[in-house]
Amino acid sequence: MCAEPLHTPASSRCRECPTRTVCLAAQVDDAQLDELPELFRCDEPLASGAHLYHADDPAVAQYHVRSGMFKTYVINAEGDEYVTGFYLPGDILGHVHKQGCHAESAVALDTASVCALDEAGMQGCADMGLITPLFNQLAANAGIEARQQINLKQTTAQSRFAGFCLMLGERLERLGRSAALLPTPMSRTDLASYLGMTLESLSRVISRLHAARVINARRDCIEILQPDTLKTLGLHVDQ
Amino acid sequence: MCAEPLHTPASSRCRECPTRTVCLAAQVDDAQLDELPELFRCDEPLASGAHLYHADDPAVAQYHVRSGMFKTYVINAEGDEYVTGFYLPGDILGHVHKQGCHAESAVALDTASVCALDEAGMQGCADMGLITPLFNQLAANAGIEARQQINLKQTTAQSRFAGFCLMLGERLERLGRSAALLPTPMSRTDLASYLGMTLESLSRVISRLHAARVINARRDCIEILQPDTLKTLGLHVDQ
DNA sequence: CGCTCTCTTGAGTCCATTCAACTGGTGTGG
DNA sequence: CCACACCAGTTGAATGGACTCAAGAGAGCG
Repeated sequence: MCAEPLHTPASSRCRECPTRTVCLAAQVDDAQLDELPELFRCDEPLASGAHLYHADDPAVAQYHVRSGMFKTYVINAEGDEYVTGFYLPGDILGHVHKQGCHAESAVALDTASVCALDEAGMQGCADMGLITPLFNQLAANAGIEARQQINLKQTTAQSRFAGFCLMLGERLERLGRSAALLPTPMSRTDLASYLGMTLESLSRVISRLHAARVINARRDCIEILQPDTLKTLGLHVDQ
Repeated sequence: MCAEPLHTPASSRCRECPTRTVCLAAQVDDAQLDELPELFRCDEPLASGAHLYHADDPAVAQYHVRSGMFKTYVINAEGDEYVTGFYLPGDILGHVHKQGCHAESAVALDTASVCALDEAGMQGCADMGLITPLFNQLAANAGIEARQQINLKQTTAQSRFAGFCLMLGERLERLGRSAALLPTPMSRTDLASYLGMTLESLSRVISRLHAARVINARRDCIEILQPDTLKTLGLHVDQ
């Protein structure tokens, strides 16, 4: 289970790309669909563990995830790592920067690929009248982060984990996948950092919910057995 | 103390606006400065407590704060209110939405005004070659939210509060104000919600730091007396 | 003066953290 | 093939901090 990847690394032709239903292409006229690849640089897939960019690198583009999963993280002066996001196909990476440099690092959690939109590409989008679709994509992206911010305010570790499962499920559903079968290519340490808890707390929560048959947890996959129970534990923020 | 407002509600002429150093105008050629007001709708100031928009309202524009302070919040199905952000001059509001509707509500915390950028205005920006400056503004905005997300992961209430003070101070400094004199027009309840703690916990933290002479707290103003002490308590995330 | 609202302070409970030990899987080298 | 180290993750016990419920203080206003 959980074997199928998050879309196959597709060709550079939008029409053949399984991610077209959730990325900018979904908001574009059919006639314009063939012009999109001219605006984006469709990079080769990255191997698991490969960095898309590092913090403090000059931000030359924003990256629209085409396949796979990424995580973003920052490391502060004390050396603590904070995982700030997990990104699925259709999500946008590299949209947070400061003084022209990336504020965080982005790394592939499995084989993953992006479409890069640089300054010229953005201007090209604007010239094609795609400025609103582009902002809509960013707005949807910001919505994910806003919900995560609220989820982090939940007091119990169990509630934050339940909220994570539900939100990831919704995002997967939008990709045409099951909301009950969550791929978790990130380590427990990463997930705990993302959820603002210790590795031990996360492990305890997962063990408890597994024992109660609410979820079925494996190393790189979490199966939701009782979504309704999870909903009573987790946060409700619409959409 | 803390009497001076966050910029005076300025005229619609960018040259005369005190916020021009931190908003889109800061990234624009001098020659283009006079054209900006044609792209933005410069609304009249809102009174304290007035809503700029409500959640689920159609999102017809993004709003660049010209003066004053706003808060954004969401209310979930259970009726719990979550304060998601405080916005100062130069910050952007309304950039988070879903299916064409605002995901949160925005309300003025004092007399406050915005410049509204609708779809036509965005296209106008694009036609003037201002698409990169516009994205840069959004990227800086996203940076504030990213840092807040990390701040929320700090385990102790005191650390989160210290991080809040330091970050707000930095933002004020960029506005040409003192980093040590924080206007807090929001209620303690709002601030506690923003920081992911209860009203009582916030009150205790403030009392403790006040008693230790680290800060001087009043109802609508917090004075930082020992910034170095605060830095040892709070989070360090560069920029 | 008394009302209301916001904020503060107090006491007890619960939960996440910390530190520590242990398990299980993977890979390496003898 | 086995022994071993190593890493990720799990489980246990004790501490401490935030939450809850409750009462009290202070300010603003009619």
